[in-house]
Amino acid sequence: MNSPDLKSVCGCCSIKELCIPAGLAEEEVLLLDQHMNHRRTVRKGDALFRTGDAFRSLYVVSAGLFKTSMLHEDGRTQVTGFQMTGEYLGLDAISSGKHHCEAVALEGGSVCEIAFDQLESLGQLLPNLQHSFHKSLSREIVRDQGVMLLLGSMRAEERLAAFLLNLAKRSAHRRQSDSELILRMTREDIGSYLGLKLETVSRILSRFHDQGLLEVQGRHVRILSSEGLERIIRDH
Amino acid sequence: MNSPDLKSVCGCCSIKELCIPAGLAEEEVLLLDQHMNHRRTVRKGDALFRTGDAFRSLYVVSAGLFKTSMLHEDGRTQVTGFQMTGEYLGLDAISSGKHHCEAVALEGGSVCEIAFDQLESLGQLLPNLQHSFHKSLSREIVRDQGVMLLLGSMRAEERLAAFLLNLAKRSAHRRQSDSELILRMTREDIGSYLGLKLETVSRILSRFHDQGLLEVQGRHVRILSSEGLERIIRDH
DNA sequence: CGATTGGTTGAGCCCATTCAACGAATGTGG
DNA sequence: CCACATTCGTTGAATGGGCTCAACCAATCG
Repeated sequence: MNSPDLKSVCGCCSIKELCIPAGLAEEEVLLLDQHMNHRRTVRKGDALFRTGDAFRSLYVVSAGLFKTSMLHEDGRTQVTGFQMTGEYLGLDAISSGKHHCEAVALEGGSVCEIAFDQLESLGQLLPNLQHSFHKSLSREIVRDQGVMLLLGSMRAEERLAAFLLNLAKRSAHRRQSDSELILRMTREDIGSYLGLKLETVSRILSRFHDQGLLEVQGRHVRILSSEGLERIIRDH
Repeated sequence: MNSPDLKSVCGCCSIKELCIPAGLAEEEVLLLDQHMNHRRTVRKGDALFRTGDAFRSLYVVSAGLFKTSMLHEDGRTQVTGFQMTGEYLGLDAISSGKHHCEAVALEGGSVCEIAFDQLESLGQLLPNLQHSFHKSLSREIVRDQGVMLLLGSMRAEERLAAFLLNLAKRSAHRRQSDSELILRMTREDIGSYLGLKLETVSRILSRFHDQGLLEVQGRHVRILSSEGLERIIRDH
């Protein structure tokens, strides 16, 4: 499970402040470490789990970008999120013991895995870990409800503006540029996430480009005016 | 906090199988009991908490029906859920220590309150409680993602059909009729939750009535053909 | 009683979709 | 290496579903 030659993998991890170890004491991280399966690499297109799979483990993205999609009985499918480094995958599966969505890598990367029963046992020993896990679950609820607001009350332009600003903010938080974005997902993925058709996504990106808000070249997007994007959201 | 004259309130509660005590041993329920503030009554229109309030406690509906709404900075507002007996209120606030939505009673009722720090401490003592709490959080995530699917990929008729079937299912689970519904919320609340305008909600209820799927008289709705409603969802 | 709130229905409009054509990039097998 | 298929993205024209605006009714309340 753990690499015996390394005292602590999590303790040396470059994203530890974004990830489960955030806020834990050094000796707590050491203990956590022993229960983690570290940095399993995934290639673009790989599925970490699929809808209906039995739930055993949670994953945290350590590198790369993932998307999660729900499949409804009747063929309908909806992208429910794009996960960057430090974000959990599989939280929805705790409720019923099976996964309600599938998680697919949008680029090569890696994940850290922890068996959920072990995480719960560790939580009994480490109140800090328990609390930060609760915050992560709650943060996912807030995020999902934010998307509900977006889907329920915003028009297409506003949705896309909010999406781009959100990506930029999360990139910046990970010490990447907050204006230079590389959309690793297709227009269809974006549309599915935002409740729009891919043509609409494409059209609105072009419109933003024409308005001088963005530079768009395929999947390379540079935000020229985040104020302009924010104004679109504010002005309904 | 607790009523000293009662050995166990939760243990005698009529909805204990729907609520926090579900799956706990008798002595665990006794311990839980001592940390709960039981059955605070609320009147129609009362707010349990409002957006921005400091987070101290979680609530569980013990009687009545609540709605939660998010308020966006720019006046936009969105109903994020309707909570029936046994369902938590306030889970979104764990993430940041303040409430991201407001919870308002749609009819007279009552809630049980538990200070969150005490719930976490109890969780350290009672792994069963810890686990069932995790399942509740995860269930809320699944629910929210289900609404994302609804808002992102269903048309107005399908949304309303899904909404009515969901209400009916949850009512039946609480030993109420699964065909006789009383909509305690306004058409505007329903519309906000489903990403529709109130006129659209009204029109579609009338359409369902004309099609013989429902009997509609104001807020009293009788489902005449749940198969018909399911077919609407299935036939896109 | 008038005022207010909640609900229904109609007419016209607009935003996003549908349908379609086309171009660019990538990959594959001969 | 090229021919070809496939995937992804862009853009145009026409359509339609839900919205906007508006009028009206019913129930409730001070």
